[in-house]
Amino acid sequence: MYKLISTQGKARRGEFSTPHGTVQTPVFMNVGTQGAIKGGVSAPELKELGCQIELSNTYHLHVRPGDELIKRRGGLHKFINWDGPILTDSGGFQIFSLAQLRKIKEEGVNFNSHVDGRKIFMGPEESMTIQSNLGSDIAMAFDECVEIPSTYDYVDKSCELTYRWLVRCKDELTRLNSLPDAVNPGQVLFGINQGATFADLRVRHMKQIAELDLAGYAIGGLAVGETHQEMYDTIEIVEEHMPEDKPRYLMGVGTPQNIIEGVHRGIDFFDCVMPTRNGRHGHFFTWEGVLNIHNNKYAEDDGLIDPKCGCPVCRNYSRAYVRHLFKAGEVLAMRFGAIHNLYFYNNLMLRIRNALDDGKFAEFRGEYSEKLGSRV
RNA sequence: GGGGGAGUUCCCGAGUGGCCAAAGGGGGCAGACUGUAAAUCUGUUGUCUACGACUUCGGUGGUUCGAAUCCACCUUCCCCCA
Repeated sequence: MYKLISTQGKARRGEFSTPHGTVQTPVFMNVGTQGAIKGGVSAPELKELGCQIELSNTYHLHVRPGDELIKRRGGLHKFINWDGPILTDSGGFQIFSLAQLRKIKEEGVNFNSHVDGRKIFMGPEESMTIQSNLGSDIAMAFDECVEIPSTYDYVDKSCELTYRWLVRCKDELTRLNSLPDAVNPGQVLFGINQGATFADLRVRHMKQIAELDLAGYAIGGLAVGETHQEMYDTIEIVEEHMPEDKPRYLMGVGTPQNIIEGVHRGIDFFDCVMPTRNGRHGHFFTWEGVLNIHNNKYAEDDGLIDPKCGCPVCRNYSRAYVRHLFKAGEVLAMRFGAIHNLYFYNNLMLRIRNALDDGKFAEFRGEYSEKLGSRV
């Protein structure tokens, strides 16, 4: 499934095949939590923005409209009109982000729905059932994404629980996808490493889950409040123990700089809400750094958001106009923000892959890692 | 012509003797956002030589230790009656 094409230092150029096509890595997965990119970008439009693989969320689609409803419509691909690969996140992140609305037990987690407050139980089996019903190409293990900082003792026990859950996930998904009515029998499971910033727990957990011989491995629980250095250190520590022949996915990360640094440390998959969320809020990622289009200095700026960008926004509209759209609260403003930033992220990954193919990733990193994090 | 009501900081609008440089919105300016409860949230928005000082509440003059708040006149606007 995963094919390593070349390496440069720790950085890896590869490809990952799924029932809905092959993904060139390193890759950024475009986040459509509820089966839609926030900001108003349709699935077919994603292709024009260079998107190879989309991400959706188990918990959110279970709450609304319901995974069985989606299964009855032929699965998520058909439902959202996207024929490329889809990865579904397991609901593990919601254990973290909906902390006020849940209670964790050995069997699983009780949530109060953020929509109407009703009780929802989700454990490894439920998460796998939902993801199987959705028919995504990559299902993520149901894990506990722990808060940073947490005590060593808490993280220790949490890692053990996440491991026990992972074993249950693997068994259940194997069973479900062998059933005759499985939406996507070729669906695979990625395990998730946890351990906060405790090196020994990270390593112990990674070694445990590596033995389960899953299709891919993710590093979870990062970019939740620790410093960038702690995040990079943790990646380096875990990466040592990740199977070379399996893709590595750094969950929820991150800024363009984080991504370049992640690739440098051996990561293949990324996803993040940042391009869409920040885009909706008027923050545009450009090849010169981050630009806040709200700023007064762009009021009469006839230039393009990013002259070096080939996206539909940068090919056609001035900064002055885009700023006006944001000031006026037009829906088009958010759409432009999402379109530009997703194009930027996908283009960033393309350029990273090209640099790897040309053996020039180190130069690319040297030129852009700092720069992309600066302010225009 | 008669009667009534109102003029507050960029705008709307609260405030009716000291706790008022003046609530709350809006707008402006700036910031945050990392497996999306986020078209959200936060800060700031009279001036200055800035833990203090100064100038503001239509205008002028007064009452008072003290006024955006009370009084007089002026002025502008709105409503009703003729």
